[in-house]
Amino acid sequence: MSKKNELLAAAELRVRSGGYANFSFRELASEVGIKSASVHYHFPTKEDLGAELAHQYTERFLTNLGDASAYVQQGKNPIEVYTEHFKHALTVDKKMCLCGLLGAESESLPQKVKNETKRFFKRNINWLEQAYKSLQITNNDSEITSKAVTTLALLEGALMISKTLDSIDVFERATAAIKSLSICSLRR
Amino acid sequence: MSKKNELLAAAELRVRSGGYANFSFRELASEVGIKSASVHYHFPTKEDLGAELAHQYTERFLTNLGDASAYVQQGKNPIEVYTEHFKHALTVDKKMCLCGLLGAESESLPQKVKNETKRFFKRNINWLEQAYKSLQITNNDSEITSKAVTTLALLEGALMISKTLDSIDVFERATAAIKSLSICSLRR
DNA sequence: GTCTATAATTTGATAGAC
DNA sequence: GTCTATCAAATTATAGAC
Repeated sequence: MSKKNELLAAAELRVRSGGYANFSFRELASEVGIKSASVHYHFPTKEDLGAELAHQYTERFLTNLGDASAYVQQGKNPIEVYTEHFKHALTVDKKMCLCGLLGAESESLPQKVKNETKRFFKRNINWLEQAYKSLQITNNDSEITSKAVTTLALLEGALMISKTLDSIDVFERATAAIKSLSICSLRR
Repeated sequence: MSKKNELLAAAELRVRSGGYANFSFRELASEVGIKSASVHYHFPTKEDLGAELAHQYTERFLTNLGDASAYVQQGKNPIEVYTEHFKHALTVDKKMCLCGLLGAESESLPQKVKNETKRFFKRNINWLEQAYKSLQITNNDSEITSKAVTTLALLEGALMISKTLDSIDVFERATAAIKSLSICSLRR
C-alpha cells in the first residue's frame, strides 16, 4: 500500500471513532513512519485529506455493495445485503459509518469535506432506490424514495445508538422494521 | 441567567454544530464576557463542562416532553409529540440533537461525557416505551422495546441526514413510517 | 518523497492577586 | 467570581535542503 493510502487508512479509523477533529497530521505521520511535514506533500491541507478520505470511502462503500438489481436476479434481497454492511461496521469494524459521523458534524466541516459527505448520502439513497425498484413492490417513485430514505436513516441512527449503548440487540431491534419495507407497500 | 448557564448555553450551540471538539474555554468565555481562566471556576475541566452540558440537556429534553401517558389521556399520540420535538430541532433550532452528535463520537469522548450520553438514550428509550405502553397496541414488552428503539433510531438518523442534505423533505419521508408503529402491531 | 527547522496560533490548565 | 500572567503542549502549515 502506498504511503498516501496508509495515511488515509489511519485517518479513517480516527475519524470513524471521533470525527474530523480526531486526527492530526502528526499522529498519522507517526503511524505510517514519516514526518508530519511529509503528509503535506500528499495532501496540501487537512481539508484536502478529509475530502479525499470521504470520497474514497464513498467509492469503496458502493463498490463493495455492487449492483442492486443483480441481487434480485440472484434471488437475494438487496435491502438485507445493505443492512448487513451496516451490521458489519458495528460488529466487525466496531466503528461508526464515516459519513454518519461527518454528517452529524457537517455544519462545522470545511466545505470540501461537507460536499463529499453530502455525496455519500445522495449516492446511497440512489442505490437504495434502485434496490426497491428492482424488488417491484411498487411503481410509485415517491414511495420508493421514501423507503430508501427511511432505510438509510434507520440504519445510520441504529448504528449510532447501538455503538453508544454498546448493544448489538439495539441494532437488531431497530433494523428489524426494515424487512417490512421490502415486503409490502406503505400506501394506503 | 447565571454566567454558568450562559456558558452552558454557548457550549450547547457549538457542540450541536460540530461536536465536543467544537468549543474552547476561550470562545465560551469571550461570548459571555469573561476570561477563560474564570471558566475553570465554574467547571474544573472541559470534561466536567461536557458532562454537565449533556446532563442538563437530557433533563431539559425530558421535562419539555412531559409525561407520556398524559398525552394519551388527552387523546393525543405521544409518538407524534415526540417526533415534533425532533422536527423542532431541525426546522427551528436548525441544530443536531446534542446527544445524537455526542453519540456518534462517543468512542473518543471522555468517560463522564460518554456516560451522560448513554443516559440520554436510556431515558429516551424508557420514555418511548411508556408512550407505546400507554397506546395499548400490544402487551408484549419485547415488541414495545423494539418500537421504542426503532422510533429513536429513525429520528436520530433522519435528523442527521436531513441536516446534512439540508432537506426537510427527507425528514418528513423518513419519519412518516413512525406513524405505522403507533397504529398496528409488528407481530405476525 | 521525505527530511529538519520553524513560524504562528490555539488549547486546557494553574498560580496567585483582588 | 473574576482577573492577569503564564505555561506546556499540540496544531496546521511553510521554507528549503537532500
